[in-house]
Amino acid sequence: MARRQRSNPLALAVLACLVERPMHPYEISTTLRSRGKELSIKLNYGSLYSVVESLEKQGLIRARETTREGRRPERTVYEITDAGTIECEDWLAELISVPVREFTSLEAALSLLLLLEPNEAARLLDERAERLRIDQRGIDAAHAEAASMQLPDLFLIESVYRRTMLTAELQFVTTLARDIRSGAFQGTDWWRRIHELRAVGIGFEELAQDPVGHLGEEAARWFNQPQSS
Amino acid sequence: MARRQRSNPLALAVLACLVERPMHPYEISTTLRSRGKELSIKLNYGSLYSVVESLEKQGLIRARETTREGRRPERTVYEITDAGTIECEDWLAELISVPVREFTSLEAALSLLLLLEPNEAARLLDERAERLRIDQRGIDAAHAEAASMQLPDLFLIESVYRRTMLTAELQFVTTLARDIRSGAFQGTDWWRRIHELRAVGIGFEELAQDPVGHLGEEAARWFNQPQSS
DNA sequence: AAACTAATACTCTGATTCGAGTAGTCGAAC
DNA sequence: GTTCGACTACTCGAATCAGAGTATTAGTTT
Repeated sequence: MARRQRSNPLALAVLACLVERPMHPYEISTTLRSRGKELSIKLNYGSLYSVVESLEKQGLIRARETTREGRRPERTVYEITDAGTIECEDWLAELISVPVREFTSLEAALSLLLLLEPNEAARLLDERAERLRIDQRGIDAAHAEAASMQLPDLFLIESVYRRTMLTAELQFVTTLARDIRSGAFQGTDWWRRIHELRAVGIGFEELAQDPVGHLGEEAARWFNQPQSS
Repeated sequence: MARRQRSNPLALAVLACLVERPMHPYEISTTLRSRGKELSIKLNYGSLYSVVESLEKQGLIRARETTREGRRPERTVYEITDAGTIECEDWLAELISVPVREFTSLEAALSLLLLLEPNEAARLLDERAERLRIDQRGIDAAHAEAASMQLPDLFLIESVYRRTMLTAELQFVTTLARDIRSGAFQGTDWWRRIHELRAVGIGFEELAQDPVGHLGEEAARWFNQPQSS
């Protein structure tokens, strides 16, 4: 059998549902939704049906029966196979135990930060911070409600995780904005200088070709310097 | 013109390169690589060429010339348009200022943690922690090297961000593992009980149908309880 | 009782993404 | 002198994804 490629976590969620009992795809989607899983696992119909099809092809689930009520569309009920049960636990264990490198959009943006003028960058970071605080409050409100219902921690764990990461990002973003403005961020001087020159019509190209002339001795070392993770 | 959908950050990186000077796609890829951007922005050839094509269709870049040396494949050199320059700054500003919800695989896994036996879960979390520590040390080594070359902070900022998030995740993961084992994690008792019952052949299905009988009064409230973000 | 709304249960199509594959060039080593 | 691997510069197809669209029915309003 072709090796699973374990890309879309939605497939894992499907297996997890079918471990409980056989269901048809639409029922899987409503189940996931009612349990709030769609907040942690991206769920959309297009993917759901193709993921189910692919799981069946791999022998991890099998169609059990096809029913239809009246003239509604057919519903195919799927059940998990033994291979599927194993795959489910195995996959989950892997997701927990080995971190995968995820490319976030903020990281991408930060790596191109040079393109923005420093004060502008600081302003945008403040904006982000404000939005992050709003998200944080949203989670806190949800947690307060959950606490009042005495839900066990296990049901909130993914949300606690999100809250942790949100807080760390907020901390990073506010510190960065502050340091850019205060100059504590090392090299802000020539970053600012680059944008002053650009405002007078000197482009990146010229800067890269003659960093010494425009930015001074040190700058030469930085251009096209290979960077590290 | 059709509204940009700003999905793949690689397109932004392409624009950012072309702001500097006209290049052909392969040159863009080597430039990004030599500057270490491919550590923050996923880069693969297939995507690069389709992204370039799409940017051209949208009028954000234009083909300047097509050259060929000997019998090598053609190289098409692209340059950025005015619309492209604007889009580049605008997009970057958006990425910085508005956080987007990203679905991480750990979050997905945590939302299904119930499926693993608690001690097993704790063990897997420890494994992850160890791997995260290794990643952390890798970043630290890279930073030490960068410091010895006196690279300005701006060139390391995305890596500092990664390090921040890594640390937060590590903190979360170790705490969680500890709390599961100590029982500080509220509800570990019935989580453990569920798996004891399963080991004796009582499946999730039966539990969900008669939570009171198997797990006691309180458990009834939790099943199929809608959850919050 | 007709119309409207919400929910059920998919289906389809176009776009995107991935990564392996290809085909030529160059320099160095054997 | 040729073989080898590394680099250059893409191309292609298969898989995946997204999300709008469709068709039916149950319930609710007017």
